[in-house]
Amino acid sequence: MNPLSRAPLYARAEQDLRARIAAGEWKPGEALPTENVLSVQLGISQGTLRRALAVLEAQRLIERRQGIGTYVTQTTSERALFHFFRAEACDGGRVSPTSLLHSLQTQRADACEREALHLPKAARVHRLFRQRHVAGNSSIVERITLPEALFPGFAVPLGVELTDELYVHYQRHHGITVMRVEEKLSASAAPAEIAARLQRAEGWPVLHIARIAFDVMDRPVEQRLSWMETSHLRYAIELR
Amino acid sequence: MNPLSRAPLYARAEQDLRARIAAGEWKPGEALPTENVLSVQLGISQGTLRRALAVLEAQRLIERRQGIGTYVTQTTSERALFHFFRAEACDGGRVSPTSLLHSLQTQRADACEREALHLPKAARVHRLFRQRHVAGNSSIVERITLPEALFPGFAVPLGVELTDELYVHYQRHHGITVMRVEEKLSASAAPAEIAARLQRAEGWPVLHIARIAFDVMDRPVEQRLSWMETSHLRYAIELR
DNA sequence: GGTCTTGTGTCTTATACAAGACCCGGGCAC
DNA sequence: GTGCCCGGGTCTTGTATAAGACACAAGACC
Repeated sequence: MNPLSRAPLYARAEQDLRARIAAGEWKPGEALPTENVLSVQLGISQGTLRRALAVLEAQRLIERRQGIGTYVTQTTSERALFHFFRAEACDGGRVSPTSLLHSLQTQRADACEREALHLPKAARVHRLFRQRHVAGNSSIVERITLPEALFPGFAVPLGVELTDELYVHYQRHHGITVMRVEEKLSASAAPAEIAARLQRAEGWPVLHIARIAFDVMDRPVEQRLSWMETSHLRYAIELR
Repeated sequence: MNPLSRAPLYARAEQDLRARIAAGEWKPGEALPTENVLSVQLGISQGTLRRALAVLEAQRLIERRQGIGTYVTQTTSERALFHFFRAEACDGGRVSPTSLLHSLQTQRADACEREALHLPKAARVHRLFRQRHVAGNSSIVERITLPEALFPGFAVPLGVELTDELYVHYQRHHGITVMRVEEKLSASAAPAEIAARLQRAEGWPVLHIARIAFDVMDRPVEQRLSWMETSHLRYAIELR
């Protein structure tokens, strides 16, 4: 028997709604039906529905506003920046990084990428190289890998300042919403190419970050390798 | 008027219970009264109480087991280790660090410590120096600072392997439960003394971690500076 | 060793009222 | 007549209560 058919009603309702949102039945920014309509549609009481909605709201998949309605959360640059971008100034102040994409390739995925993104042997990926400046310093160099299957015809303007965060672009143009990311950090001596882009000597200590991003249905959708120069930045995190 | 007296009942109940747990009315490992008793005592319905308890459970301050009761969470080495200790092997496997405390001083806090721990000018602190080995490698060096006011007569055995995590010790002997920590990470070149303890050359890139730990009432209770050698370890984190 | 009873938290439903937001129409000033 | 404000009505979610069926665990009892 399906494990979900034994689960409590509210959990099944939650999964049902999550899947329908992921499938695009209600797009980011759009409103869900009202509690009354939804509860009748799902054949559950309003209270049970509210419990399911509370979970989705806690995960920031939906937003509810009294008197207005329930909306599918739209990825904003603010959220992408302040939630998934953990760099801050040494004094704890917020920073506004710039974002310059300087090349985009589409090639066969290497073994590392296939493992991170659960891709089959012959899969192709887009590789995006980016450089970020913070307060005038070249501070972060990144290689971003996206499965071609999930991002068909992926295109971004190269060589110009990016106004929106990439995650906003993923959602708007490819229907992919990043819900969580896993990161693995280490300190390493900057290899020559990275060091040059960070305007440091080869071997300079840099923070290396390997990220995997997951979507609403918890599928890996992006791999991102970053090298961060921490003379003027910190990577700040809270564990609770 | 107190901002809490305008807050919803369930929020006030939650704060009330949190404060009573922090005050030691129910100690870690002990059971709270049953829902029936508590709801009558607080003058609220069972449903409203359940909502308050759900929040405390989500924050891991209490644990509820059907048919058994509601218990104040006891800090375990497992939790301290797998929740607040983010190091893992390069292949993603768990690691079991050893812990060797090699000195303990009690002195006036320096400016940095006073700021991190919100201490007055003349405050005194305990400083604890520790070295951790992982799989035979000397991998982490730490300086841990505790306000003397919160940890009177702090004592731990020096020079021997520590069986329990420090946070278990804080809770058991000083009634202080660490609920969350803030960490700031950077890559830096190891200074001579640190490098020696990590058995690396001076200037070797290490991961520097500045942690502040907060208790149940969100007061800062510990500052911890760590230097981690990431040849065999990663710092792994999830953002959601 | 089984079975029953009791006490516990869990799930689901139903109801009521409160509060926020919006719409629309009446009535007033100009 | 036109423009504007105000108030009421209505729809939305938020808060609070109550009650019953259920699931799980422990202890008493046979």
